Amino acid sequence: MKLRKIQNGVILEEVQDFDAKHIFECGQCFRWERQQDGSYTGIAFGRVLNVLSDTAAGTVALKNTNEDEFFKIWQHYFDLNRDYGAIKAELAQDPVLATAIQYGEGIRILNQDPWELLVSFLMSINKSIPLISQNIRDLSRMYGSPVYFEGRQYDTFPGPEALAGTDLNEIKACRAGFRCRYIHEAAKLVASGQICLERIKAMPTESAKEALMTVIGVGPKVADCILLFSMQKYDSYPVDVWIKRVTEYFYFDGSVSHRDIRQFAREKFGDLAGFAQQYLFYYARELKINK
DNA sequence: AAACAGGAACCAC
DNA sequence: GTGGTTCCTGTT
Repeated sequence: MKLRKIQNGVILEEVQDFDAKHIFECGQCFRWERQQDGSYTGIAFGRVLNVLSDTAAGTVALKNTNEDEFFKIWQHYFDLNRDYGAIKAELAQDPVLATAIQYGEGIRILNQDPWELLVSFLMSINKSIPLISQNIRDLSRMYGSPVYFEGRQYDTFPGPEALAGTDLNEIKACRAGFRCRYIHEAAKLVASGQICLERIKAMPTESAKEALMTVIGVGPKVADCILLFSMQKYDSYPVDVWIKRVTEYFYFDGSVSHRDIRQFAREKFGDLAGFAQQYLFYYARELKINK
């Protein structure tokens, strides 16, 4: 990979395995919006960024940033030091994954902020992606700080103190219903230090998962998402309705329990289960697999 | 306009 | 430990 500076941004050249659409639409994040020109604008770690990838040319243009910030934040955020070619080659030994990878070949697993993901996936319970995005936008507008880019206001994700210090009934204005209580409780746990997400991140997958599930509202699926998308636990395999359907469709003859699906993934994909999950999720949604 | 979409808690058994 | 019901908001 090469980096070239431009006015208010950088251009990455000779980039492998990077497609903004695949990255931002494989279910791992909620704060990136597609623009007219096919680029995506979003906010992470307090910064607004615009991303335009050209897979044929092997370039990625990052706007509203600079070289320093790229090396400090975005290089790790986009997981640019990982060889996705090797991961795909390994997974493609399985014929189903080989096809799924053709659909989402430019997927990368983002390194997101654990606190933001804890709240985002509490927000996601029993809800579909557009609604989750809307609720997170509202919550950030209410409790985050404004950042402006190209005449538009974006809002940073609120810290635990901001949410812990407010009244539960106020949080309910973001229309997240019963999830507001979970979010408020989580904020109090993290703000008070009773839960330390960095310490959980340092644990092995299984104990980290148990620790996360002590938080009210965090079940197996939400925990797996936090582990995979913000704690680099790539052996996690979050099972939502899409993953349940696609796994049953290709690997089982009919309906099986969540427990059996997770066990299957562990045995079949091992340490790469999380990557497999992302390719399969994207594939399932492209195919619109139902029931 | 009734049906449906989407995970976890909670309570039986 | 499994199965059924409820929670809440929005879309089709």
